[in-house]
Amino acid sequence: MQEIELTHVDCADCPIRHRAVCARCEAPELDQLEEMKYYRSFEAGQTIAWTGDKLDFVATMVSGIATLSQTLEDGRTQMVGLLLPSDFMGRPGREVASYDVTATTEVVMCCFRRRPFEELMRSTPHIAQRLLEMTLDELDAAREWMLLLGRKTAREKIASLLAIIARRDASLTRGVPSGRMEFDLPLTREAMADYLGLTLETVSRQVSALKREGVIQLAGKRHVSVPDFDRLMLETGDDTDGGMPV
Amino acid sequence: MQEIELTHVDCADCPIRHRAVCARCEAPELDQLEEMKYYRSFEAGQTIAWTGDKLDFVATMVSGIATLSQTLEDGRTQMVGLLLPSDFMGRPGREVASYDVTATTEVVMCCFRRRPFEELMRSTPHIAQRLLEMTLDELDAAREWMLLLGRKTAREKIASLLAIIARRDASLTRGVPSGRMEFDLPLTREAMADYLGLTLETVSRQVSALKREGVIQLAGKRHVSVPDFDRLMLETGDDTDGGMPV
DNA sequence: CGTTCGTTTGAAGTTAATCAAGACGAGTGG
DNA sequence: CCACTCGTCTTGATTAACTTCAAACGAACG
Repeated sequence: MQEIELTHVDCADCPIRHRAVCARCEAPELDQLEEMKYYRSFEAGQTIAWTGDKLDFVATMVSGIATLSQTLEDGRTQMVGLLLPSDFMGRPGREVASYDVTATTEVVMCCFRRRPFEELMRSTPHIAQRLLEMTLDELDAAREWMLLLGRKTAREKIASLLAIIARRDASLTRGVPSGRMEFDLPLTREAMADYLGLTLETVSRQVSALKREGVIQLAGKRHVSVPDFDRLMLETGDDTDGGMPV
Repeated sequence: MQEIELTHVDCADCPIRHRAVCARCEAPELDQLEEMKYYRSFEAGQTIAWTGDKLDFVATMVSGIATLSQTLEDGRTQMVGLLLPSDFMGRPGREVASYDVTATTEVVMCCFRRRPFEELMRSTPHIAQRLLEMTLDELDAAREWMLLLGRKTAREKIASLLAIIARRDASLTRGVPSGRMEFDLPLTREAMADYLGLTLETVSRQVSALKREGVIQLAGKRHVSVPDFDRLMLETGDDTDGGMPV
């Protein structure tokens, strides 16, 4: 696993500090974290961990996108999680990776040595409380995703994925999602298929169909613009009354 | 909502005390919990909460089975969680139900008034730590389920569900799952379909197929016996090397 | 200029959904 | 005891959705 060694960044200057697992930590706790942390980076396409690997660290995503996925005996794979900046990877109390973790883009992670981190979690409640919040949010996202996998049509799945990416993009820059929106797809067609429980051909066909009907426009294969976000939302099959569980 | 009023049970005598959210609580914390708790029971088929309902309590399942489910505009529904004895319902910090919660069998819950419970969580780390563990386990289960929903065939889905129920049943009574096993299905065909992202007709057909081929035997519609658990496992599509993530 | 990777598109094949009867079992009431 | 009903489940025929297999396109790269 070739990696680039990174210079140390002060927690105080960290871009995702207020959203990560360390969000509620004060100066003395941050000092402890500083001591057990180190940065690692991974190239696009590189595997960060295989299921069953022993991991001697847990980590926070600093930049880039990574995926969690599971595979059946015969190679069918399903993505089960998406790691975005500020997301947490690894499980305190478990030494072994439960999923394949893969860098989709170039990724930088802030890693904490497992033992000291677990010790810190026991001694300071802030971290466990924050991690609980983040885990509950992930569980909600996983359940939304289960509805998509179990009950949505291919077209609805694609529309839902586009809406999710558009919404996340908007929350980082502009404000409320509405009207015209533009963004880049951070995933290949195959990765989209693994996310949605489809084949890559079906993904391609449905994207083409949405384009043909004017729900979206494409510039190149990856840049999407949505002329009318509400129109896209209609295609997702979700409740219209905007009842996202926060 | 008609309910039966229940007599108070001491935490010390509680059958699921060592597995629930209060598992790590000591005497003084249990005393605080005693003060904010009350029991409620629900009949089979009764709705415990609708999505969007304001809930002034969180709760631990004492006995029975309940389901969490989500519904699309046009009525397609997907089960997203199963509440078994000792499982926790509700989210600290959220006033509103995110899912429809339905009693499948008769259900008894140990409810905690929301405000005092949240206060207790802030003041004592044991509860948050235990809830974090339980939530991480649920997240693992949800991701296993996503693999099932996204990538398994109807036959594999049915086999997987039967294996899950058989395994849970064994863990409550006997030891390691193997050889001959028997259990009752706690779900109707329709509930199984909502769990697996199938129609009830497909569920019925695949159950019949597994019976026809001798993988399972049926006594009545609900009582299943599995002559050879390993044979059933082969039908699930999962890795054979028994790598369940704990 | 040829190769590779990601993608699109077409034709054929398969799975599971849908539509439609009917069977079974457990009450209920005459 | 029997006829009736209701909910649940099974089975069959047909259809729709998605996958599979196959070919080819185009941009990026050496």
